[in-house]
Amino acid sequence: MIKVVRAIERLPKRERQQQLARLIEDNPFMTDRELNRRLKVSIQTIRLDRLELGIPELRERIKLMAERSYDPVRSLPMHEIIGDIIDLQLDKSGISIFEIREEHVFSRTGIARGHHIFAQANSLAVAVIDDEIALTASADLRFIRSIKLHEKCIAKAYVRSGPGEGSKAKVEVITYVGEEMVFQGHFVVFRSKGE
Amino acid sequence: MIKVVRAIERLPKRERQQQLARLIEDNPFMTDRELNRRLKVSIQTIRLDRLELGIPELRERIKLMAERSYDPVRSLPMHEIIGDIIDLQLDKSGISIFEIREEHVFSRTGIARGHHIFAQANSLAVAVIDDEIALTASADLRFIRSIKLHEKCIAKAYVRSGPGEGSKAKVEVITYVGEEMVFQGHFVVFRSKGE
DNA sequence: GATCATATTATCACCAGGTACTAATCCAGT
DNA sequence: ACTGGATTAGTACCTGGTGATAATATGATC
Repeated sequence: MIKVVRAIERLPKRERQQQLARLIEDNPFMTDRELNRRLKVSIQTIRLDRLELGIPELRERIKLMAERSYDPVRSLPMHEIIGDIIDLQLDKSGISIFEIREEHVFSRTGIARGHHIFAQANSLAVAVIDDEIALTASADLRFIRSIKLHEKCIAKAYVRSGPGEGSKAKVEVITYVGEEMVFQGHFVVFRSKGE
Repeated sequence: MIKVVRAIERLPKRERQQQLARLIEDNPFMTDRELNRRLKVSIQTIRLDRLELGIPELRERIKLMAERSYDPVRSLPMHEIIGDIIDLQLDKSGISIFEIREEHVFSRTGIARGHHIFAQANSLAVAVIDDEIALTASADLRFIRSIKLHEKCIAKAYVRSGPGEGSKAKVEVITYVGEEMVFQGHFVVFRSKGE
């Protein structure tokens, strides 16, 4: 039950802790010593602040980063289909939704990396083919405009050639953000019927 | 001169150092303590070995990983590049290696999903462009043959148009498994010149 | 002004995971 | 028997902390 006295004009502690959090946020490699010089408080105060804010020490921070970037599974969450398929009419059409999150963008610009957009479209193009095995044979892509953090990509796939037409299917995928077309891809997908 | 005798019980130095390097390679988070127990030599020997092999201490290794995944300065944010870039001549060419693992294949067939192959090529195509921001504008892909579990994909990128030619660069990426060409992509990459 | 709570600073002991250096020991080959 | 590389041992020291305890500062409240 810690009560904060509100009569004070400047709340050095709160404010300082915010600054501290921000400093560490955008340079996680700062030692407490650097932070204490930066914020003009003793190193002990820095440590108390970290404790209160639940910010681990330098080495732990670094280790966490390293582990995240190392993690062989997380490196691209592409095990399965990228995006949530919300409609699928085999050999006809399909729709999937994929929201751009932090891990999909260039951190400096907030623009989605092309391969995630491709991955959604490719996953859908393969999924829409009603066959035992479906593999992308070739593709022709146009990234119409850059896609940014938190945008929801809606990919629509249309099969342009039926199942009777041999071992190849043509699938067109168009990805929208809202009304806007942001990506277009023409896929040729190999299919190997039954056995 | 010195004759090579191979009647020794313990592993020769050379071999142990290879093992050491391999152990650290595939688990960089190992302390010297763990390594000495693993290799059955004293911790001092481990340290001498690391010294000779030029392998930094645990904390340095971790820090390097974190920095690589963080790096706010460089024009290529490596932290989600697919494949290991082993050679890079900006605006000219680049080579990356990517090994197909369990998580990259269709589990039923052991064949790599197309978007991983694309991701490697796309990452390389973007990385090879020496610019503040580089984004894929369009691409034309051919998946020449299916790529299977554990195959090592070597992608080679060649920039086909120089930096003086406006805001678009053409990059050709060819991916090989051994001598065999397995994928080819023509990328058009937008570049937004720094200044 | 005296008192109380909170905030801040100061010390001290300790820890992991090392480096750097010196010295001892093993072990084989000539 | 002596030599030299490889190995092991031991010590001092380093960074960047944790954890506990105590002293001091700064107000707010009675």
